[in-house]
Amino acid sequence: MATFPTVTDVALAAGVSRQTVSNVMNSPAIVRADTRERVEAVIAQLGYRPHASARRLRTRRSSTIGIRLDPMIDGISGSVLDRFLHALTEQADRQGLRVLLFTATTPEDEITQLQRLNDGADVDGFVLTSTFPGDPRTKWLIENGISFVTFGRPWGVDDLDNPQHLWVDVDGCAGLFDATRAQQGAGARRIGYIGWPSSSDTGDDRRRGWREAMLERGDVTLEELAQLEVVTVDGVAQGTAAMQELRRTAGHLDAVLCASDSLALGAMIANPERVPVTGYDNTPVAAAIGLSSVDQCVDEVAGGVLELLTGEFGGKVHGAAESLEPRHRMIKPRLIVREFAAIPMEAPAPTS
Amino acid sequence: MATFPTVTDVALAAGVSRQTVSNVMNSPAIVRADTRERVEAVIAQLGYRPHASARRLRTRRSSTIGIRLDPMIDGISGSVLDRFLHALTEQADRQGLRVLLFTATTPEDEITQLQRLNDGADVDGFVLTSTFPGDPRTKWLIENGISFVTFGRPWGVDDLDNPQHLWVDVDGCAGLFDATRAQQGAGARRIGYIGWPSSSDTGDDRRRGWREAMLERGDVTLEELAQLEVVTVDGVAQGTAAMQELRRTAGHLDAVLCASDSLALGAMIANPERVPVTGYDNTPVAAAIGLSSVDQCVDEVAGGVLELLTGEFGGKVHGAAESLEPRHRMIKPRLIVREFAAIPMEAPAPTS
DNA sequence: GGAGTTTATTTGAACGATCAAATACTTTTT
DNA sequence: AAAAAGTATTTGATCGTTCAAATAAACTCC
Repeated sequence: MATFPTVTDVALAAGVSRQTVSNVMNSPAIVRADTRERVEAVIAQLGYRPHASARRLRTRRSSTIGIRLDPMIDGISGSVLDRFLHALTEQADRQGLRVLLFTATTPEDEITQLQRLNDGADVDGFVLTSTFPGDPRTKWLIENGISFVTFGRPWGVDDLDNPQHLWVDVDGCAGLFDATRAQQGAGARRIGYIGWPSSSDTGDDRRRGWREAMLERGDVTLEELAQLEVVTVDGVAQGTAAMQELRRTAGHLDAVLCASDSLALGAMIANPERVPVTGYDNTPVAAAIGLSSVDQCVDEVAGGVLELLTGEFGGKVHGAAESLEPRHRMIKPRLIVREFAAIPMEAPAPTS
Repeated sequence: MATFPTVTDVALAAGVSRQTVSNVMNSPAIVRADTRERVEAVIAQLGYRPHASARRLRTRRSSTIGIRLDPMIDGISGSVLDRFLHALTEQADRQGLRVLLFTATTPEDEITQLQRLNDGADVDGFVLTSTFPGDPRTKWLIENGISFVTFGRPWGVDDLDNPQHLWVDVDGCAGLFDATRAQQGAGARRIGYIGWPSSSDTGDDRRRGWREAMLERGDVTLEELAQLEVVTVDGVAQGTAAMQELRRTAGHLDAVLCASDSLALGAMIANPERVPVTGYDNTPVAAAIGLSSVDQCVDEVAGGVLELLTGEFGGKVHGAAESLEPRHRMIKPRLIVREFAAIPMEAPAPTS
């Protein structure tokens, strides 16, 4: 394997100095046009590529962001994080940033990893996913003055506009509000909701969207609303059970909304009347079986994360307290409407 | 943020030279025990971490492997690659290796990215996924003497034992053979197969497993076998259609095997007789709805990839032609048997 | 046209680690 | 006990880049 040309080689060949070559790459504006063109020609001709590690050593920045690859917690909806990861990698690349993965089993273990990557100057900052109330990771990162942005709002904080750290999140409330409105627009009045127990902040947020849209319209009373709701933990089987319960207790249903695609898939299985079911996350499964679903718009989330990480704040809140620039991005999800033509649920053959 | 200690700081504090500190980290064996302990204590006390980029600059190796994050081609089975990625990251970490992501839209684009990462000394080697016959990427990597291992055997090469490059793959043929045998063991004789068109090498491989197991047992004639097979492109709706066709043309069925979980999910939808359906990939969807499925054992694949990348060959075939060490790993997949209790497919209500 | 100002380019040093070669310290051998 | 051999540690140079300061070149202006 041939050895690679260095700045010095380029400089020699172009008849300029190392630094001029460096300037052509990093601040082209300060190099005279004809010099620049000459250098660029040589760069192209020699196939010169800057040595990333040398640059990092000198600039003391790695142009790399670290992100933990979550173990697949929930199977079906796990793909949301994967899509996010993909979007992040792609958009980071456009800005010359790299994405470095790591894994960890516990938050404490993760902090060890964060420290390792940070101390080794492997990364400039982190993206945190799956945050939770009282998350020790955010605390640690803030204390150590390390740049990071979370995908997930800081739960339990009153003033979202003045948070301890930068964040991007998806407005689940608005998503379910829209989903409810869409069904109402199609004539539905009694719209059921299969959601998560209220220990889940994310779940509460989504639930609120449904409730608000229902109450604003006034199609149902508060008591009726309570009957239209079933609470369960996530899962396909749970969705099926919840749907069965809903059909028993709620009476007639015009539509059903679910807090996840897993629940929605389960609900579809116990849905002989073909009541429109809407899921959440817009997973491949929803696409495959023709479920309407609320899409989290991971592209926009990824864009927001990078903006906050590389923008004015540089991934930190500290030291920019007086700025008017918002310190978060609340992404509005998008409802994907599908006809469930794809699921020609057949009748079982008569028992022999 | 406090500035990090360097080797020099540690050396000063421990009363030794830089190089001794370096030796303690990289070749502890050559340092006298008492000196080593003293240095180690100082390292721990100062919280010293080697600067990754500086080390890379000097050693000309990055301890990082690059892998392309595929766009989700097939939604449902996409999770296999994600699980592989997770396993790879985890196992790489144990060996002090990092995983760096990149994206690319076309093979040509990908080659550009490979070159960038290699030239910039960002990575020591690559893991290639989703290889295909005549893949220009493997050709380019071989020509440029770059270390890599593919997840996927080199299709179209006669002698798998003496390949152009290192590879790891899953024995789809064995997987379907086992799945067929399992059904036969449960008394099934007429076992249908929903597979992919024979333009797909992977598909042919899986299909062969089913055929061989069927023919070996001699439960069906060649003509019957042909009737028990339906060919279609991948997808849930396609699986449903294929199942319907199979039920029309094949007559009685004891079981159905599918080339993917997508097809299997589709098949389940048109399966009122509750014929046992087996999928492939063991995706979260299969787990959720209680489908038997062939698991690709991505952990073992990841282990094999790392072995080949860091082992004797160092990710290259060239220059080790006479070695007896095998240059590939063929992973035997594992059949996951499930009862499909989770899918209580209900009858539609009588039409009103 | 020369002093002053701006713009363009070059030079030496540094980032933090490891390599290769040199030196200091131990142990063995005769 | 001195020489030889082996082990442990140190020193100077280097990886490829960019920073900071110095120099050179090009304009401005009266």
